[in-house]
Amino acid sequence: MARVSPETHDEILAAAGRRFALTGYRGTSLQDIAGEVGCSKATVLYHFANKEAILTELMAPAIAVLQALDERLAAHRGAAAQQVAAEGFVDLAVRFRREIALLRGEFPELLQQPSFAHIHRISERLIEAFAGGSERSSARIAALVLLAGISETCGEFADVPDEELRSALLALVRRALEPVD
Amino acid sequence: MARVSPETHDEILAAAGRRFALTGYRGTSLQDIAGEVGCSKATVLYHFANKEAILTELMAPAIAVLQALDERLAAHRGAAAQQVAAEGFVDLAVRFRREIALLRGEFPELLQQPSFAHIHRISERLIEAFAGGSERSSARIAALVLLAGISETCGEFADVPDEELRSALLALVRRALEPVD
DNA sequence: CACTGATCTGACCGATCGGTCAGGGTCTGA
DNA sequence: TCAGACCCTGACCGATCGGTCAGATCAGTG
Repeated sequence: MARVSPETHDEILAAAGRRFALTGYRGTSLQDIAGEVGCSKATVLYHFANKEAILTELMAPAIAVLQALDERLAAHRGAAAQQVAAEGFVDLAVRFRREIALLRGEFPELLQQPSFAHIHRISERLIEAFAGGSERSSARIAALVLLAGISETCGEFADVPDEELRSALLALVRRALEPVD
Repeated sequence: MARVSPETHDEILAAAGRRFALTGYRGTSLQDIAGEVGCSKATVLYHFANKEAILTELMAPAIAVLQALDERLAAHRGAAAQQVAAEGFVDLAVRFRREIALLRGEFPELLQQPSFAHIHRISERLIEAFAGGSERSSARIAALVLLAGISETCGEFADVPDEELRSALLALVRRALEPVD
């Protein structure tokens, strides 16, 4: 064999993205990925330190945007924060709906892992912003349902045009969130 | 040892419920359950045909209520169906939020399994009812986000009183769903 | 030519999984 | 007393997982 192609790294990444999207992170084995690329499992682990490193690299762009949103969010309060969070999160979900779909149902476990630890703090801030800073349980419930619902489903809408999905989600969020006092 | 207790069946079921709620269905091994009960893994498999049978028995009450809702739903259309679905699903989510939490992130795989196949059809009808029978993509998007969001999060609100959670979710759903033309 | 470093692989490892099985203890009723 | 039903277990199985490693192959370089 000996393919000697420096693009193998990217091929593996693309194949992993496809497989993860189909069967989830845990549901995809290194052998699956290797099979899709047409190389051996050992080759996959030659290009990536371990399985998690593949996921980390795949999610990097989305996480960068999420962190940028978090920083913008830190500068706002109340109704302003709610609006920034709504627009920012919907935009994120639409743009990276394929990447987010990879994680469907694996958020709880993955968020425990050290390399995703900071995501937990960011999601806390998102919830608070969605809730309009309110301590009322009904506000927090609405915030959590919307954030989780969008995260879990946005991958389903691969064939909906970006702009159509964005406006539908934004309209939904604006109807659904409790107005800030 | 030889505990010779006919209640072992129920002990296993309770222990499995606790473990599944903590670490999910796939994330819980038969050994984990056995360890929590204080018996051997072989004992677990003496009382249950296989791992899936434990889950099936655990979910039976919730599934029965879901099926009843589906039948009620079959008799309604448009706005009436939307209202029946909203009240019925919220009630289901609140009453069985512990059971639903067991499945967090495992809906996709589990729905593929034969013993849960009919759930897929039921969820289709729920989505259609939530969307008010509309074909507009924005209506279906809102329906899916709400259903998935509530399913994924209701387990988080174990310490919120039933009535408070019910009214919060119902208010959210009524705000969020598009009104039927 | 020899050497080097990058790429790739088959064979292998330990761990864990769900599940099977033969057999041993205990209780009950004839 | 004893057969048999019931309950339980340790030992074991095949499969699969993520990951390691020594070595084969190749391109470039001096």
